[in-house]
Amino acid sequence: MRTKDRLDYKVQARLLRALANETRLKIIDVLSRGEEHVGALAEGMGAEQSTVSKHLAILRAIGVVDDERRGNEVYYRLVTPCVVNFFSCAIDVMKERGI
Amino acid sequence: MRTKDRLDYKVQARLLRALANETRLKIIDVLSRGEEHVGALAEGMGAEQSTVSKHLAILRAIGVVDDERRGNEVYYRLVTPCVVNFFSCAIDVMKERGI
DNA sequence: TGACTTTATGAATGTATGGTAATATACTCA
DNA sequence: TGAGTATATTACCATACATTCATAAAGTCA
Repeated sequence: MRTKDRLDYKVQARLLRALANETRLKIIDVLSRGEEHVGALAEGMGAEQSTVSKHLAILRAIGVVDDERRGNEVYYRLVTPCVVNFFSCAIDVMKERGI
Repeated sequence: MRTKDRLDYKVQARLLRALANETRLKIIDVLSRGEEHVGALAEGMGAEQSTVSKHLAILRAIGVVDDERRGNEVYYRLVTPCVVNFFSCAIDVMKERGI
């Protein structure tokens, strides 16, 4: 691995922390099937609107999702499907581990 | 993705949380180059022995590392190099994002 | 403009996490 | 066995996080 490819552990940990939450993983899973707005996300997963909004802010802050307002609603989408591959990889790790 | 491949978000979040720490990422990086014992890890990264020992316990609990005592020392190693691939994937995500 | 809808934010609270010092445990060797 | 070494565990503190309620902000539409 080239030096340029070596990431600052602090940055890497920050991204992982942003992903390391059950609710945010659900959000990512839903968004992997297409963009959605906050209210629909909240209702779909049985969570408070404010809770979902805050989690979305966290995902947006690290660049995993972006948002677009359309009228009253704000739609969120995954910036890159690569995040999904990321989790497929995680799943492989865990299957191998029998978790 | 088959249903069997869909992971419980709680479990997935637990694994991610276990990885989402600067010190633990450093440990994984060192161990990706070969097994090491606690004292050497602690010294190598300028951390307290008790701190490193605790982080190793966390990594062991989720099955990312295992350990083997040899005399007074306890050697730790990555259970699977797949963890390293996991991070390569994360790095790709982040490079794409410009993080 | 005012009533309404949707999302974001702030305060408060409980819980989890990370780090350290001190101590306990496990082992070696004489 | 006892002294010495390496690691694990405990208790503690400070900080970060997740959630909720209440409210602010942004937009629509009559």
